[in-house]
Amino acid sequence: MKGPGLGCPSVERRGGVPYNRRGLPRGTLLKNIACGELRKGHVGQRVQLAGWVHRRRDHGGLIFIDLRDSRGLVQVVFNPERSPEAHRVAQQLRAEWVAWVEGEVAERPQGTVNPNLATGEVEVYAGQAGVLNPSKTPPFEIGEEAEVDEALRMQYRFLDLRTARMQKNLILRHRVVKHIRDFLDARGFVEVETPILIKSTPEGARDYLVPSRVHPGHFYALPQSPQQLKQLLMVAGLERYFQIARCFRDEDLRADRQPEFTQLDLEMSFVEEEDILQLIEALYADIVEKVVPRLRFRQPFPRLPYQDAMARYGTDKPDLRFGLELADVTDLASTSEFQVFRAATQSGGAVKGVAAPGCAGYSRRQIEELTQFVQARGAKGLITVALPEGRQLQTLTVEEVRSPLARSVTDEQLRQLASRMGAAPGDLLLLVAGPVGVVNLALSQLRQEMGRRLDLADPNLLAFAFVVDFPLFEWNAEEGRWEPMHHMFTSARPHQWGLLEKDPGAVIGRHYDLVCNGYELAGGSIRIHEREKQERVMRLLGHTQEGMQQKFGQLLDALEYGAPPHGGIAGGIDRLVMVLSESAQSIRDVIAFPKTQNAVDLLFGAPSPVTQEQLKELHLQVVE
RNA sequence: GGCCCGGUGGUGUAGCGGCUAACACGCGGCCCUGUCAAGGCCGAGAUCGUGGGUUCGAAUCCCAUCCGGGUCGCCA
Repeated sequence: MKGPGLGCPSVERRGGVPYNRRGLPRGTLLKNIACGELRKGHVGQRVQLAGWVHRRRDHGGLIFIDLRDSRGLVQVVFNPERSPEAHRVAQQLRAEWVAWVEGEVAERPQGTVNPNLATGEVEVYAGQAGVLNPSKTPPFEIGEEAEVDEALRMQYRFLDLRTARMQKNLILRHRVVKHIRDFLDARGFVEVETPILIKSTPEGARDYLVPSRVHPGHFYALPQSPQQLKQLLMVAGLERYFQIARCFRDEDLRADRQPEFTQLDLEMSFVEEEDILQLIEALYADIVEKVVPRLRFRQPFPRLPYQDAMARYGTDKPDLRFGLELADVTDLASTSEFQVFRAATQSGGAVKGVAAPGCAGYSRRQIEELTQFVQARGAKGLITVALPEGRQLQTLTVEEVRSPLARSVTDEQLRQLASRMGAAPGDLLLLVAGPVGVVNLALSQLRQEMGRRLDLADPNLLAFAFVVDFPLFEWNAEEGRWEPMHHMFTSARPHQWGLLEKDPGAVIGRHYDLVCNGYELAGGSIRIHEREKQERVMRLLGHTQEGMQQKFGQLLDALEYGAPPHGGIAGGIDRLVMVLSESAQSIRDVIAFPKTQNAVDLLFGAPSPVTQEQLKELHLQVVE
């Protein structure tokens, strides 16, 4: 990312167009070095700078201007005695005006060096200067400090993106993507573009639809991912494909979900799980080492079976930077007198908990906060047990703990509970009882919350892990049918095909996820490459022969023409860059022009109504 | 669709039944030759998201609604 000439003047040509405006001699380049690149080595050189006025400090006589460009900023000194004309220009300059300066790079006088600036050892004595374009007073300061309302930032995204924070994020994103391309190119992968206008397949997420002008009543869909296309490329014999692909899903937004997002889409032929996992581990490790060396991670990436992840963390994308593992105490709870426990266990639910280290002193108010936290996630309540400090747990009695359980359990049950939860004296046990799904959801997020409160997650650590051995199907109780856990193209383990119709819930899929710090960064699988097996899966999911041919004929037919065994993975670029960024709070911070939670683009005002003519041409009518 | 948080000069906040609506930054003017979030003095700028209601009186209480954010559902 170093410019063409760090250490010597770099020349930025403006397409060779002679620029002649407000005093600049015709044929002269507008700038011949970046503001942010000036160093001691440039002292004595005459330079031409152009950029934005970051700040102006007017001493009446001397005027200091911090001139900023994409590489950083440098202090320019305007001295009314040395160059009265330039000084007169500087008097007009205001924040965010665009200006050019011609002057000499000088070492700063003793005692005026600014160690906080990369260019802080030098300054530029302005000889000539001019205004390239004035600016209205911006709606918020580019110099940051205060956090600006995000809606305002979005409305003026072109100003928001001027901040060093956002430019860093965009540059980081560029570095990551460039690195991915180089890495995969070096390993024989071919980047292939796939269409944005494809066929709607109402599986998984809701499609964005595009009406056809030529075919009344017919619609294209924007791809939720290039899944089928990349499988067809495998049938086509590409063997190693990737794409930095834009994907679209018309579902509700989150901090880590936008309606359009970017995936590293990748597929290989003649591979098994291990080939993909090793490639991905090498790729992600390489990205972090080369692009963000400040961050640490452990290798090899641990493999975590899905069942273990759910049992120990209550989620399939745990933050592994800290422990605080969940303990299942359903069996202990079922023997207690405590009504909440009895009710939960007798109705087939679970009781699980986490021991919060050193939190026995939590106030009533703090416990109430945590209770509301789990209630907001569907739990009925939170049962706490405060274990006294400096007391052997093996001889603990119920009189010594602060807990709603105290009256309903025996000393022995209490000791077993503490021991099972790996608790230490001074810990606060946090327990949730109820249906397994609710318990896991509430506790996985409570665990994350406690990690945050206790500052357990090292911000400089990336805890990568592969989650493996996912069930192939999930039972949808509401709809009364099986659904694919990932998608219907995922293959079952070779020896489990016999189970498919007999016991679908027991079939383990050849699916894997890459998780990191509580985010799912990538997910993929070994695919089904035989028509017969693909049809069996589709049938199980409730598709008729005609239905599957109509929706998936293109893939099914292709599988009959020598489809090689293949598999791949898709990784979220937005999430990856967010995790790698020092400042990003959401993926909106690593997307140049993101949308709001209502899927609105506040800068352009999209979506918007269109004219009657446009609608008519598309054979559309708006009904309320 | 549900729940939670927020909306007060340009920006960020304070005010939570009675105020000429406060402070900082920014903005404008004047002074100022070594600052770097420059400094000093002066000044302009808000009918408190919108609409109803309660009250003698509403930024403040109630209801509705819009917008932004978080989250559950949804979505991998």
